Amino acid sequence: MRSDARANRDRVLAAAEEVFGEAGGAGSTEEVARRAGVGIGTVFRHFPTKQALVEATVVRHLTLLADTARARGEAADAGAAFRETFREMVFTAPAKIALLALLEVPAGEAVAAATVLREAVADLLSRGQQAGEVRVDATVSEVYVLITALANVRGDRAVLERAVGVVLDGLSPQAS
Amino acid sequence: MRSDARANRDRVLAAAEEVFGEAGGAGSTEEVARRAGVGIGTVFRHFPTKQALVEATVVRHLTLLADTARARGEAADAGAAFRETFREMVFTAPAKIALLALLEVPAGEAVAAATVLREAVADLLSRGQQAGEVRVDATVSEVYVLITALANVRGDRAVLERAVGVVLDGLSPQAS
DNA sequence: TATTATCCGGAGTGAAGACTCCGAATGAGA
DNA sequence: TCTCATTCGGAGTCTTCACTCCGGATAATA
Repeated sequence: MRSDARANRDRVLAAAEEVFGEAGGAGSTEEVARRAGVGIGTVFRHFPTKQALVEATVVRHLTLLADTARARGEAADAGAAFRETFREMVFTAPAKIALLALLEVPAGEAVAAATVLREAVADLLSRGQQAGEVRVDATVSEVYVLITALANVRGDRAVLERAVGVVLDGLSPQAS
Repeated sequence: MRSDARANRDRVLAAAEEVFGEAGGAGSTEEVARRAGVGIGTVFRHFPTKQALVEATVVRHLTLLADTARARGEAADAGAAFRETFREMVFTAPAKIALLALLEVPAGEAVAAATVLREAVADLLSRGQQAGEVRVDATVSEVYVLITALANVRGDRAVLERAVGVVLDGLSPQAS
């Protein structure tokens, strides 16, 4: 792979993360090309389809999240680790496109990345439960639903913050 | 207004509720026309713009929700009234398009309808708080955010049900 | 029934956007 | 430096979709 090719690929991916993070699936490939400072042809050589481009972006982001989640799993305070990861997934802007992988027909790599992340969350959840910091009747399914639901909210950050607080309270052992 | 005109208008509106309820803003006007058993021209005569059609649908639905919410406000058990309304707003399928009114530039009538509903929810909330069934530090803002966030979740009904349960627990007085 | 204002249907228009194609440019090895 | 396989750029194609237009149909009224 030629050096300029690799550089362009990276710039396209970064631009895609920006565009889809802002506009969701409605973002156009032309806009991605413009922000990457690249022709449309270049975008489509690296990613033969818009779907493929979106997927690559999602995979990159999910992998990143899974890594930090796993790293936090080693931490001492299991409850804090769980809550921090929850917050990060909700607030990290490009996470908002994670749903695209679910709404559209998800392809192989995206599914794999999503599974890895989900397992990391499951691990944090059960550690939190064992530490007595998370209610024991909660399953990964609803935790995941709550995360993705909140991740798609646009609007006042402060309000979202309070909403997350309410949900985390609902996940505490006292709430059950 | 001629009788056939009124009948067609109603059928279009019903079809729109279906289509947008399923596909969101991505639903096409042609599909609406087809399901209404009507030509495209007819759709556009009654609603000069797709935006107008979406709005009319949203207004109709918001108004309906506001009515039931207000009716429930009279009920004896303030806590139950609040929770029921919360659930209804999350689960009623076409509610899922309520966000369209927020994402797009919302016009006069839609804003009015949304405001009415929001006030009805605010009323139920404060009654619930006075009855000691809802935590007093919760404001309408985050309650609304939680509702719309959950309303946009697609997928397993049972999981969503449990997620709603967690959130309602988080809104109980014990959780604060 | 006759008249007509109103309404209907759907082919047609224009814009937007995903994707293709190929001549020009360029990185890397001889 | 020279050569050429690789990559780039962006004009052009094709499809989709919102929206228009008007000849034909139809409800309401006398």
